[in-house]
Amino acid sequence: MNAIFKALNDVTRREILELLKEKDLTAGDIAAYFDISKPSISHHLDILKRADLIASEKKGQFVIYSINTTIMEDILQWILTFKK
Amino acid sequence: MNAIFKALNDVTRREILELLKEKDLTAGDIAAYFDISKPSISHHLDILKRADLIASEKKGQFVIYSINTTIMEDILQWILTFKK
DNA sequence: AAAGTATTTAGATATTTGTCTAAATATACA
DNA sequence: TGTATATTTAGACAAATATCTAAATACTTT
Repeated sequence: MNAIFKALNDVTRREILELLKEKDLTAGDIAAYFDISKPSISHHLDILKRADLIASEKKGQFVIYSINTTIMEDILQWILTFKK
Repeated sequence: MNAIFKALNDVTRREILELLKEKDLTAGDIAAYFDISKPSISHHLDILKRADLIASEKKGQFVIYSINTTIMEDILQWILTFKK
């Protein structure tokens, strides 16, 4: 739970998730959406990946990132324990 | 959304929510649950309050805190945009 | 094999954050 | 009114974090 909330506690990372919600993207595609250096985006992707919120697959010289919605289920369950 | 995720990005604050889920508590009651100073707990309560995740009411010399589950609905909706 | 493109790793730095102690404020009570 | 109790505010500090540039790694193409 800690890694998930940590990963979600950043606007850029949440926006990356919004992008990946639409379709899979390469690291470069994602970086292009932001006014932030590629290494920084790479770092954000790493944090999202450690939280299992996204997955990556190497395709030639590209790395394609995709969202992992099954983890969202965990947060959903946590939230639901509060909704009476 | 920023304030909410920020507030949730801390184990102590999440545990405070779990406590308040059961019943309303004074600041002192909450502080007693943790091995953390009262000023620190007070600061955590402030962050939770700014995120509207909890509410407080002064009762004599005590301050009683209660959970505000309606805000959980916001997170729930955000999460649901990713499901499926 | 060399050069170009895509991505990550390493190291540095400024900002944010969680924690503490000491002090201030507010209320209760004797 | 003075003392005790409850809570917050102020200020300090170490650890975590987001960012950057430079360099390394991996793959493609000529």
